Amino acid sequence: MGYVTEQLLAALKEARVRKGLSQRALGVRSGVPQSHISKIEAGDVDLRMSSLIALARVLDLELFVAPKKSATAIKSIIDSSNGAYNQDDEPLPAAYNLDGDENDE
Amino acid sequence: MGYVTEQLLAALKEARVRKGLSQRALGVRSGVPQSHISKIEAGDVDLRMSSLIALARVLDLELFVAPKKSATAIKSIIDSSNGAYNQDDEPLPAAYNLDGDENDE
DNA sequence: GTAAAATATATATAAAAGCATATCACTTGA
DNA sequence: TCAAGTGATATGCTTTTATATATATTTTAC
Repeated sequence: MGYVTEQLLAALKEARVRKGLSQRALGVRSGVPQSHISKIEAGDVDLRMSSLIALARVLDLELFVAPKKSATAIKSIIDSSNGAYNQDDEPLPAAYNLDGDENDE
Repeated sequence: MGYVTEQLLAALKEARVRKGLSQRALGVRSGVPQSHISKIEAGDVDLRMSSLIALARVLDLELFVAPKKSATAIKSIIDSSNGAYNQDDEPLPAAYNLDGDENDE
């Protein structure tokens, strides 16, 4: 299923849980049916961009494509943003790098 | 088709062209058939994660999910990385933010 | 133990991915 | 100037699979 994808799914699920949303609640807000979210989180589906974007939006996540060379800088930003706990008291969403250094596909 | 997705597709295509790859060449290297790349770039397909990742890898792009709050910092990194021309003389890949500020889906 | 909430499974349908082939854009040579 | 050849992108059709709806199962709170 690929390392990259696994990281992504973990990020989505963690963000959902952090926000205290059930699959159903997330489903309602995002328009993605709960049953599908279940499959997505279980990793038995290769989800489409539109699904990913719909979920990310509700979870206050954004998607980026960036040159590999800027990867470490970006990671460090994400890490610091995720550091322990953040400025404004809201539960912080997870963020992970979806790198391809490992094997995928 | 959604602003987010359009940005992404533009980034993919620009990166391919910058690298001087034909759809076929990219197809061979990524494992995604040329016919499908054609459809993807034309925007008449809602591609799956695995396809996106396969293409991005060949194009020296990486995929990130990050909290919205770190978006501007990340964008600035990407921008500077893309500034005019880059350090090592290789043609620089494009990078875009896939933000959700606009409407999508 | 039961009700309610949350997640998972079954089945049907729509759409992406794959393969073959067609079309288009340029050359170049007769 | 136009036919043939070549490289590139697009289109048609089939297969595979994500997605949607409905329902079942599992988990949690009382």
